[in-house]
Amino acid sequence: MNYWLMKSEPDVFSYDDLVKKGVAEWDGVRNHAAQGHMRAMRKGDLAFFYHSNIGLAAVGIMTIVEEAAPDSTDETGKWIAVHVAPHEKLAKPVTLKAMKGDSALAGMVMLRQSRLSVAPLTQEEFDHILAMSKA
DNA sequence: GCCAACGTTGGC
DNA sequence: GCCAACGTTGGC
Repeated sequence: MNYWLMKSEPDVFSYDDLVKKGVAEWDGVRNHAAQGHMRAMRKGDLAFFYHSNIGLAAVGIMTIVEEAAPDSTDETGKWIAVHVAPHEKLAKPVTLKAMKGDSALAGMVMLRQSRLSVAPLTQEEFDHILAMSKA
């Protein structure tokens, strides 16, 4: 089981939109590093849904329901996407500010590389953020 | 609205 | 193959 963090601008696609939709293709990722992470995703992996630009917080958890397949929004055939479904809404959003201020998360890939839209988390980081959402 | 970080493109 | 120019992302 692997853990991830995936970013979306909530005015384009929010966690609530995903809840309404049920299952969604996580498309439009056009960055090789992020693509590599999506290729490594396995069915059942868990990922935080992070709202970028507006909100700046992890707001929910989703589960990978379909592994890498051609991105339906891509006409070149070069890019892949995964399918995700909502798993659990966080009791309290965990803000970027809170994550940055927590020494337990100092090594987080997303904090070190803010532009990366799909980033891996260690199990410890995942558990820690989940605990923060319940505190 | 600005800026830093980073990826991509194109000239050489 | 290098590097300057430019575009995009995302935080502030």
